[in-house]
Amino acid sequence: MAFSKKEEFTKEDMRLADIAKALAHPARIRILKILNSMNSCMVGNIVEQLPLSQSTVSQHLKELKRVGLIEGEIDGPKVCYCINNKTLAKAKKEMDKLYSIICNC
Amino acid sequence: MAFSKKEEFTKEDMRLADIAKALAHPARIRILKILNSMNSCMVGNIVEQLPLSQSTVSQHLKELKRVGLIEGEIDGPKVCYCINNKTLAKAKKEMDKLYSIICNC
DNA sequence: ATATTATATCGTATATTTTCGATGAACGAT
DNA sequence: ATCGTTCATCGAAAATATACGATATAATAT
Repeated sequence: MAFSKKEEFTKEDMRLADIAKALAHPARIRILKILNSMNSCMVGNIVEQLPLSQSTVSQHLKELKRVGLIEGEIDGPKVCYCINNKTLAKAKKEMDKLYSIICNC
Repeated sequence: MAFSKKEEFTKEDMRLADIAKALAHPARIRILKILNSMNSCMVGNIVEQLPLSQSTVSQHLKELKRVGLIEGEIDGPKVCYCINNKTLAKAKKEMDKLYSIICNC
């Protein structure tokens, strides 16, 4: 965004927006679902299941890693990704709090 | 995104990503909080509370309206916005379902 | 040592988002 | 009828996101 004004908001609102941003692409939603459904979680396996190139998938993994929702562990020439349940649980809690603030239901 | 591939994902994943996208900016998080905290919800009141120009705020309102999280009602020369609790509750339910799928917690 | 495999990163093209000021449209008041 | 108020939209600029192929890196296998 042109001369981004994001720093003028609260840390809490920025964190919520950042978590939401990480989820704001169907490929990343799909990746999270795949990671939870499979025992194995090598990049190659993920790429196979997405209609995207390896480099693009790598970028989506990077974005999920950036906010801490997933972690990658190097395993020889491969990298094994998995969901960071702790961060994810925390993210869910933060989102729940938001909904409790904004939703009369 | 260059020649977007989003249509190659499921409707569910795209909807989840779309909801997340609407929340993926601190200004929009803030707007939802403001709308819930105030009885009055004219655009002017919202603009006052954000470090953004009127036209920029109008665009953020448009994005929230696009996914159905808020509604605007014309009231003379003013427009009164409010949260669409039905859509918001549905969005929360969809997000909860996602978390239940991807989170071991 | 070299080749193979797996993944990340770079460079680049295109699309989208964010922002603003200016303008337009709709309404109420004078 | 004109003026001020309120808000949406337009046009433009800059930033960010998405995507790909090519290349780099790192580990294993030969």
